[in-house]
Amino acid sequence: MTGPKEKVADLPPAGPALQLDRFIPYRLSVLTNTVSMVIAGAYEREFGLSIPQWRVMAVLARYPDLSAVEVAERTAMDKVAVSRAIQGLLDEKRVLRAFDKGDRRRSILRLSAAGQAVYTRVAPMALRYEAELLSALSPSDQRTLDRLLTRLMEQAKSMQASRDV
Amino acid sequence: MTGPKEKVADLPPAGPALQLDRFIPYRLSVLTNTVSMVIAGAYEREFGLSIPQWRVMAVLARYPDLSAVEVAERTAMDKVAVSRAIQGLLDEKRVLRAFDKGDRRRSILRLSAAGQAVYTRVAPMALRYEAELLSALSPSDQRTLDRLLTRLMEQAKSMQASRDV
DNA sequence: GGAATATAGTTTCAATTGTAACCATTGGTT
DNA sequence: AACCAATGGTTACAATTGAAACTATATTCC
Repeated sequence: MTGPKEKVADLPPAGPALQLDRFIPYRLSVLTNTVSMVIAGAYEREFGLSIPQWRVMAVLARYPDLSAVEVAERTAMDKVAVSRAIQGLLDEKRVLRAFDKGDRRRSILRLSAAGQAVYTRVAPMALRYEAELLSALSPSDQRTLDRLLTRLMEQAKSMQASRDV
Repeated sequence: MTGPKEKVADLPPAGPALQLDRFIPYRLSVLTNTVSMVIAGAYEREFGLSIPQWRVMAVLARYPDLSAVEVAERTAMDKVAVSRAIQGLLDEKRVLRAFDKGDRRRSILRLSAAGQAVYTRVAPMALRYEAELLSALSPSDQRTLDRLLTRLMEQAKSMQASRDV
């Protein structure tokens, strides 16, 4: 009797159970990359805009006169990425920068007229891409997606936080 | 009468309607980055493994004796990324490489015993991270997520295809 | 008032990644 | 057989990104 029926150390043979194309983090990554490439290509082609630059413009359109760190908070970018994006936008005169009178380290950023003009053209394009992506889902599934993303983001943040204690 | 009721060119004033933190591509990107950082940090810390290397190992564990291009197809990586990942895995002797007799360009890749040993430890860890992430969702929501990701991925691919006609 | 400490933002340098060019080999065509 | 296009894979170079160091200003606290 070579195969005892009760539990002994019959370890599974080096481990299926993990199939990459069923693995959620992998699928998220591939989906995000695909979507980003499509959209980034369009921004770049049409407006010479990188994704970081687009993000900065999007928050400044809605919240003028933020400082760079405030932009960083609202875009989930680190301050170096924000600094570089802003540098590019300043070069192209799409953003105006002043400095706070009371605290001369703080910058005060807003879209220039040219920046506004660009933004009014990029934003609808962005929304069209989003709509096209979501058109694969029913309205009800779209609401569900929204909810799931919120929950997953919360959970991911908590996993991150528990890591770097 | 300054505001005619019928349609004239009353364009919306430079465009809210887009709020970055409600924009699905942005949210996908932030979620993916957060998840990837948590997991990549663990792989690196515990096994000195990059995400591309982990992906290559995952497919070789399941499908031994693939060539590099076949690995690339199954990991959604381009062939340069695969080449580099394999180079690293060869250096650490976690992967063995032979060459096809009939076609001497084709490599034949498989995990070494050491590679298998690493894999049997990484895979459960990966699954634990996935489970922890998904634990924020009910089982029913988990199934829904699976379905939504599949649909969205299909749609994203079709958007990509229609771009580079 | 003057150290020490913290914050805003930029610069620098190294590591990662993407694109294109590049061998080597194979398959097809004449 | 000799050429030419296609394929597998690597190399080289440029662009992007990340981490740490740095400058300048502001704040704290003795």
